[in-house]
Amino acid sequence: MNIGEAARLSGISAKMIRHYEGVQLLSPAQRTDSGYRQYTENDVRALQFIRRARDLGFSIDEIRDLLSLWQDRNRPSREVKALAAVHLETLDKRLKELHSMKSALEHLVHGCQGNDRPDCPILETLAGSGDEATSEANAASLKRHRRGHQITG
Amino acid sequence: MNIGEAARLSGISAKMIRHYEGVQLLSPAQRTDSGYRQYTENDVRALQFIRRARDLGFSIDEIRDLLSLWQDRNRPSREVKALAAVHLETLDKRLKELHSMKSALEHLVHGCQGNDRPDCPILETLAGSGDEATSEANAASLKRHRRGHQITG
DNA sequence: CTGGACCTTCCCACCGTTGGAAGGTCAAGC
DNA sequence: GCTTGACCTTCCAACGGTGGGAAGGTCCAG
Repeated sequence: MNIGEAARLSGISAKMIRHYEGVQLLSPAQRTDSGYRQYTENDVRALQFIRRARDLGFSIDEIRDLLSLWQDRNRPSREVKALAAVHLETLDKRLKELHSMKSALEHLVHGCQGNDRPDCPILETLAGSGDEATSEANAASLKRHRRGHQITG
Repeated sequence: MNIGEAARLSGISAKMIRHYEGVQLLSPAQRTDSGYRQYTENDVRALQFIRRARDLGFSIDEIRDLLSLWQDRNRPSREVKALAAVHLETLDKRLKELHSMKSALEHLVHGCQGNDRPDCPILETLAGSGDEATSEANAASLKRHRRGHQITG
């Protein structure tokens, strides 16, 4: 089948399938004489595997590892579990960061009257009148800076 | 003061201060004859405002709006609150997505023996033996695809 | 006048995904 | 046959936010 059908069946866009091939997450697909990529049902299964792993938030690199464990019939499940556990901790960290942002902001929003007048604890806090934001959000900030970068989209 | 000191005082790297100027989040800094950027205490206050807003997860665009509300002495706090409330919902969505990923993965990890043998419910689920991942993570996936992109780092 | 700390601009990388341009291929209908 | 439209190809650029580094200029203390 062509890439379009593989995309439909796997839930991964054709763009991304090509990209995954480019970053060697997938081995290069077979080609027709005219250069069209050809996929088998097995290929589609691998693509679905990738999609499900991405749905769980695994990075491309992690998925590479998961795929090779999957292919290895003699893997010890210990290794899979370890990989997943590491990712779980990553998710947990992000979750905590987001949570502290959320509660800090929730607190601010709650304290703001939201009327015609200009006085607003949200702006006041951002402007630093008083103690540096909230201790919770600051902790998240530190983590963020240590990690390099951050949540998008 | 030079950009380095402004960076130290504000907690924003010199790199990012230049970047923020580039994307017009900040008005261009004064320059010395030799071209060095010069910052006042007021500039530093704006930088700190930005840092705190980023700590709460606001995007650059949102911060642009927050800054102009901050500068506007006649703003109705209603507008600030509305902006913050929108961001709060964004945080909440992300939080829910992460949470569903986490619980799905937690479930899988919990079900994996983590021993020398190859059988592993984590891989089995990713491979699609049974029902499509978990309904929770699927919901997250759908949202993600709708949104465009996703959590990094 | 030398050295080192600082500054400047510029371009490149990361991550995952999307968009578009410019062109080739394939199958159906006339 | 030829046209049309859906599909495919490659390549390049963008998003968000941040960091890294090169190549060069400046400033001050010793």
